[in-house]
Amino acid sequence: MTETSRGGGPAAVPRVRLVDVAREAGLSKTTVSAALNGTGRLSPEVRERAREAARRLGYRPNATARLLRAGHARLIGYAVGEYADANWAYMESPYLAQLTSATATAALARGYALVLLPATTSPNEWADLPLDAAIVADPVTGDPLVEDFLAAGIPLFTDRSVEGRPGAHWVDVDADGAVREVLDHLHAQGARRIAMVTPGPTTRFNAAVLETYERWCAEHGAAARISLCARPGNGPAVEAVEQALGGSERPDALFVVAEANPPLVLDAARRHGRAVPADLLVVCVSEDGSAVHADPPVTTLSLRPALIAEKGVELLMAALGSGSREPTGALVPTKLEIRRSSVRPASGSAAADAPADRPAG
Amino acid sequence: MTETSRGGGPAAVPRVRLVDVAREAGLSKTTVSAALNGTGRLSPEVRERAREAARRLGYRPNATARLLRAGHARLIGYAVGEYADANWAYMESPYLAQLTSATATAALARGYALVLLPATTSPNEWADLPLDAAIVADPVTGDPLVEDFLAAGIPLFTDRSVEGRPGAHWVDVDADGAVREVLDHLHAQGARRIAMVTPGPTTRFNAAVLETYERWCAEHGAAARISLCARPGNGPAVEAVEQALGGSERPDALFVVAEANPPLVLDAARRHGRAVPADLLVVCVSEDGSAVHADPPVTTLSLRPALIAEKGVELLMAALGSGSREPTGALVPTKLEIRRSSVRPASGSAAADAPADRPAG
DNA sequence: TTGAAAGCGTTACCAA
DNA sequence: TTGGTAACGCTTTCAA
Repeated sequence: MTETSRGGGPAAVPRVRLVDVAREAGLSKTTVSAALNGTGRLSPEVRERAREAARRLGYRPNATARLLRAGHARLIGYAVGEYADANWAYMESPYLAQLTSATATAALARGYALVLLPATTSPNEWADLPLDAAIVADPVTGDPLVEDFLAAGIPLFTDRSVEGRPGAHWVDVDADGAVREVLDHLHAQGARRIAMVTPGPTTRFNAAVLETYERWCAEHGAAARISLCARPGNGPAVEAVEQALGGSERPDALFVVAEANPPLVLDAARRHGRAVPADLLVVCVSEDGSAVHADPPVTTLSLRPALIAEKGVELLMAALGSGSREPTGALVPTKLEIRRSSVRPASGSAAADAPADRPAG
Repeated sequence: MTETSRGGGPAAVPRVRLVDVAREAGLSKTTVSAALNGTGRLSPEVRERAREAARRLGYRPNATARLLRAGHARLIGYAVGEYADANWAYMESPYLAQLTSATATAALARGYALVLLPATTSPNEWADLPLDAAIVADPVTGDPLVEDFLAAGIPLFTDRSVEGRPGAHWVDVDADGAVREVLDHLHAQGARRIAMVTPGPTTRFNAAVLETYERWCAEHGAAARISLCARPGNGPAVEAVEQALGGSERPDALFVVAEANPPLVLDAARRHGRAVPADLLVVCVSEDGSAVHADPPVTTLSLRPALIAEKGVELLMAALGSGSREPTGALVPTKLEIRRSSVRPASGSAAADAPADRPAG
């Protein structure tokens, strides 16, 4: 082992340490540290001398050593529970992709960086990471990762399933209100046979949606028409849409909760000879930007991932700041973006917004 | 300041340290450390005693302290250069989303975790992070982040633009070969007026694609028909597609390099009264899964993000392992997935390839 | 104004 | 088999 490889570390060049700079500058560690950090009361010339030496040697402080002193790493573990089997498949979901970016943005804005963790991480895998907190997006029921973080006493932000547990912070969407808004909207547009395409109760949100849908149907004396798509992805979603359209009693509106590319949903309708919105109304739960550019533009229910992320990080920061393990939580609203796909055109002529007062025959 | 808040840290409960466990177990730090790590030669009973004490106290080792000893954090900074202005917009791009997940997977498989960095990070923002290496996906020309990492001597994986620089490792796509494969395929299918929709030379890849396209056109005595879409996103891409289709001399094939949702491209063609593939062939550079489910399925050129990630991480690991700053690099192939949208149906036999405009059953 | 020394919590070496 | 002691590289008292 030569001089170029010391400490068994991977650095080919032995790294320049604070002492090296001090020696070079003819000063002490303390003085150089103060000079570089802009702390302490140093004469300008000494400060400059220290800086110059550091520059000359290409000194970069050892981040780990600083963290050890500081007592925190400003690092937050980030994992997505859903699709735990297909570890990173969630990046394909516009919702999860946006939630991830928004979370990263919100955390960064407060000086924290996100560490990407696979959903299947076991405690000893992240135990070596200096995490100040953790985030589990869309946890599955009884999510092991959630339990691990909670057990480890690491402040956690996830969904409402952790409500009330010490160190846990949740943000959830008002699924009930959202579903009612969608169904009421479709009903107002004349829909009487609203079918739902859903992955089933995979997440809290999906479970709540399903429940509210069934309740709403009961309240309105309508039959619940549910098409399940067992697996995530556009393929299964499109199949489920086709199944919903293919039934003997044709639905006059589709509420697609399973994440599907909106233009593909329209394609499926077209293949079944259904004109959207003339004889089929469509609403998708989606953050997919292509909804706007689809033909016709597709009405979407946005879960507002940016809002969720912002609120959650805020709660986490408050807890981190106070050191309190008091659980907190918040419910955030969704946003229904009404576009042409769910607005029944006035029969005969133009006026797009007129609600039909009777079901289309 | 009370006992419950020591060291100025955010922990409400003073954390249990190794000494605390040692005291509780009536052993020394060393012994407890060995017991918990499974190292050294300890009597089973002592080992159990230490473990029991640790469990009782809820001891969790301090990750930062371990890292300081270990000399590395097994953390890799990850940023995307393109869309540097819209910091996390890249998550919306299937290519970048897949590249990101694949990179995370490849790194994790080797015990490294990814830290999400915004493209606009300045050195002093990541200087506090104990990064062993960095990855900049799709860097812009003269990317500041790339320069910063290189200057800091942090091993870097990015594209070929860094070729030959110490500590830099690149993986790039064979853009020239890929473009020729696409154009030759379209030509073989009878296309003679192939238009290209591109964001322009925003990245190395896009620049190379443009150059090869122009050269190929020259070689084949064809006019280069280029539609630029200045901004990323489906909206601008669709506009550029429409512009390409709207020209006086109608193209008979479209090579869409700008990332657009394939079904949306087909929609645009339909609006212009063009039947795909009967009188317009379409190939998209895309990782969007909806291409498979589009009607007709769309031929795509896959840049194989998973392969790029795997290869790049491999190079990075080799460098990290050897401690060498010797630059390395690799060119990886693309994959043309030929689907109906780019296969000219044999005239006369309509059955197989005619787009279904009526439901099947 | 500058510097020596004491930590931060862990692991590794070597002596007992 | 166990435990004292010395690092890891930095920041921060506190004394000179």
